[in-house]
Amino acid sequence: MGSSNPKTGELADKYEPSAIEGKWYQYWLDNKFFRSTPDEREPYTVVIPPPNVTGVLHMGHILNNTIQDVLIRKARMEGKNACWVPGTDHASIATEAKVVKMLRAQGIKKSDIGREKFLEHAWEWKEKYGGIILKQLQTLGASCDWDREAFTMDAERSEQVIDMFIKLYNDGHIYRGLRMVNWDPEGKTTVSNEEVIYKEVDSKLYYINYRVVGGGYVTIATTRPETLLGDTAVCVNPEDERYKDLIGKTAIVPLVNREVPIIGDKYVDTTFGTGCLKVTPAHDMNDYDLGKKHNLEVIDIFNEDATLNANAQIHIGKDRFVVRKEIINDLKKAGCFIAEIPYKNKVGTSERTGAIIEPRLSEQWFIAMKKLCEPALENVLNKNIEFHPASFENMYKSWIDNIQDWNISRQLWWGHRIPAYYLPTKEGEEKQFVVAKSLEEAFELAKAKDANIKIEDLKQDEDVLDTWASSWLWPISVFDPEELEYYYPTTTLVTGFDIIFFWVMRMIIAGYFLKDEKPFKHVYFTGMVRDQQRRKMSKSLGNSPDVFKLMDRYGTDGLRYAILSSVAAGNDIMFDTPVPPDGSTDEQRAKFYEIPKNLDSKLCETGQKFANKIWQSYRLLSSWEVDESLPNPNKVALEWFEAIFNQELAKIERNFNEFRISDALTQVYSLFWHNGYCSWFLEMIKPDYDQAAGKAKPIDKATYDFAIDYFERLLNLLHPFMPFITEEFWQRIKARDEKETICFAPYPTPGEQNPQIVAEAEMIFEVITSIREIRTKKGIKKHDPLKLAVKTDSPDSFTKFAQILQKQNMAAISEIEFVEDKVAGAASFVVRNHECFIPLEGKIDVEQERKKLEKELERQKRNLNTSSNKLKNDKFVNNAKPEIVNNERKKLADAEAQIKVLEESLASL
RNA sequence: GGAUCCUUAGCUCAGUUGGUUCAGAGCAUCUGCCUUACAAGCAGAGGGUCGCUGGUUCGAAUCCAGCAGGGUCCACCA
Repeated sequence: MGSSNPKTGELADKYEPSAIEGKWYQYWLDNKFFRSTPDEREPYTVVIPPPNVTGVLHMGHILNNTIQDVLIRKARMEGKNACWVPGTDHASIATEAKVVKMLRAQGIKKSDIGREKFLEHAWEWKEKYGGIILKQLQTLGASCDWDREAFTMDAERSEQVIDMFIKLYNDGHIYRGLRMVNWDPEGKTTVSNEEVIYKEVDSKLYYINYRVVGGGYVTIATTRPETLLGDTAVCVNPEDERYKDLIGKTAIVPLVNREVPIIGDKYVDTTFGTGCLKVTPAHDMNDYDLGKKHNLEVIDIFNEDATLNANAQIHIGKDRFVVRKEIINDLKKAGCFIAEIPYKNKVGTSERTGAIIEPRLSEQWFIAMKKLCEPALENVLNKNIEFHPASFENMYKSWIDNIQDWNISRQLWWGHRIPAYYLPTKEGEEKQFVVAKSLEEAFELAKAKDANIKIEDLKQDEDVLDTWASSWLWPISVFDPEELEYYYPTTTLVTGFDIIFFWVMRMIIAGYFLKDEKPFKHVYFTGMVRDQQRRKMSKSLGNSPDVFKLMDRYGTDGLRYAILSSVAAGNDIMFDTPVPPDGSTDEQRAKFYEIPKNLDSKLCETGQKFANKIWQSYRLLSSWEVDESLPNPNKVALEWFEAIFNQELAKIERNFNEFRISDALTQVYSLFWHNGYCSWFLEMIKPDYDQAAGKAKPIDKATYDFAIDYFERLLNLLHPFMPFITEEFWQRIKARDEKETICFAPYPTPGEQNPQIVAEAEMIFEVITSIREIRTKKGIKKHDPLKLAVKTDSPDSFTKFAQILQKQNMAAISEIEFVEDKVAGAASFVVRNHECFIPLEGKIDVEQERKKLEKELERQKRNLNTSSNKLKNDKFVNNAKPEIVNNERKKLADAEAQIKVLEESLASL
């Protein structure tokens, strides 16, 4: 089974991502390289944060999933059993809203077709659009185990969700109760506190007179005059001198003439409004609490669509905002209206429908959270679960400290139906119910309560569970019970910090409740992708770039490079995106994105150029002709590159361990290109051009093998970040078997460190740069041979690298001479303690040379000053660590030596 | 109101236990090169009092306090 390597023969002049990306992904898929089953290896498990089943890939997903892919690919190469589980979330309220909208477009009303028919349509929709996003993840290169694709509402998951509910209920963590909840009058469902978005609006504060029984008036202030129809008290602060005598009296609610008590409670802020508060326990959270405390009557005046019901007595059937206007007129007529003043306040709106939330008393299901949270908090604070960055622990703690019971019932159909079955009840009796997995089991339980009951008398609760009450099981529910033992707890969760409370915390709770074990060891929080105006990217703003256009233009590897090189854990990413003008049609938008001009853009381009650079360096390697009879003239270059590779690799590894992924990538990039392989190493070993033969001279075998070997190691190092191009060249660089892949190539591990050669090379590179600078300044051609004279105590470092200094593409030094004295009429520079001269026979600009030397002299004098001051300070010498003091002595000596050298040079000019 | 993070080059940001290679990177800018892998490139250059004010320390971009400005989360708002 599986296809063989789709190797390509011809090597194009330039890098064309589209020519390689698709074919390699198909090859990986065909051979099931991402398949994971339990074995004796250590597992590295990641579960995807399941995107909404009807979602479409956007920048946020790219960020999130690319990071997961990097972690999982690296683990796979390290020989771990890497398992990345993909899947989607049914997203109860969002999906139902979409289906309702679609049906409405067809002229179908949800209420007309009923639950079963509606769900048929919903599943149909899911089959059609669900999973598009997973296909899109494949174009990103995501190395998920696609045989494990899961959906929060498929059979296995659903069963576990229901089992969890029953277990929580039987353990006493779930209760049903009449509570003040957030009611969305448009969706006609409750929403959780987290789904309420507060928006600042311009509203008005109305002052209204209530008549006090026994004489006088009390003036209250309210932003919601329509709710006075449900008032059952007036409240003042008992310490308020103005009103405290009123406590115990009664007042008359205008228009409905209800006599209500005047109560005292410190809750009332004496400085706000008039210091008198009307109390409507049915329609305000705080009033509800006051009502409970003072045993007030609760009068609910709203229907489920926020029109007034019969309890309101007047304006029955009208909408709350219509009534607000009319009530004000009524009050004016009745002479109770005092004033209205402009006022800014925040109004809760539904995250999904945008409707203004109405606090409403209703029967709902709740999970008691306090107790369940205990292990969830403890195991984060004690680092049993590690947050990256750790600063999110604070936010997490404050969430848990302020946690309230979780309203888990939703008045929707798309979701997991609550497994509660009601027994028939007479009017006025409290409802009786049983909680069970099936109607049959419910019947058995119900018989205990009522021996005469018939199975058809049982009615299942109409509501479904909050989506998060299924996704909190995700790290558990995606595995079969026996596999769970192997894969759980998972290794790393990568997710946005915006759902730390919605999801992360709840998974931790569920993990400890069900398994008595954490769901994951590490949590890597990503920031939000924002546009240049720092706005979160969102569909409604239309400021998210078309990710497929980006992949087309820059290559998937290029886009991955861009996104990865700008992620620091938890930090937001600004992605410079051009935004089409407001009010653009979809067509105009599409056009706008057709040619992304400026899409951060620069970073994608850098990634694309990097890929091309790799391409070009392979072209160079592959053009070389090997002559096995040649000796190896590049021993120093090889020794150096091995050293720098090991040194940088150790740094990269450190960064990975701390989840500093962008730093790791930047280092790989730099090692491959500007500070390592391409810019220095390849230039050092590149054979000269043979004019007579019209081609490059042959290369010795040792050098060639080394170059190929380290090219391969670099590809391995880069593969987790840029999987496609690295596979392409990994396949080309050596003969591979049919089913081989870089996906399982060994991830490089740091070898022995050799700081000596690294330091020496650095010195030589400085010399080369200085010589190049002299060439640039004097207008001397690159290949014109120059002599180098050096006054130094350690000529070895120079002779060691002589061959490199001589190379035309390095410094083109024809001859190195070691001298005792200054060389007159030469351009000079100093590197460390080595004084270098380039004789230029009359090409010297004395004035320019003097300026340069003076500038350097000044700098060294400053250094001398700093060091000598430090060393004169006894406190420094006595207190600082010995190596710091020694180093300071060395710096002082260096500065002194250099000053001497520079002064002599100046004198000799 | 509570919490929390941030302020470093023109822009976007690193800077890990206070000390060496600490004042960095990329982009942008400037100069010179179409040199047989690569102009999607090569070789060079300039650019910052690390928000401000104090403090701790032998020593501060780094620790502490205050101030100014910005972000984010939470709560309240009758």
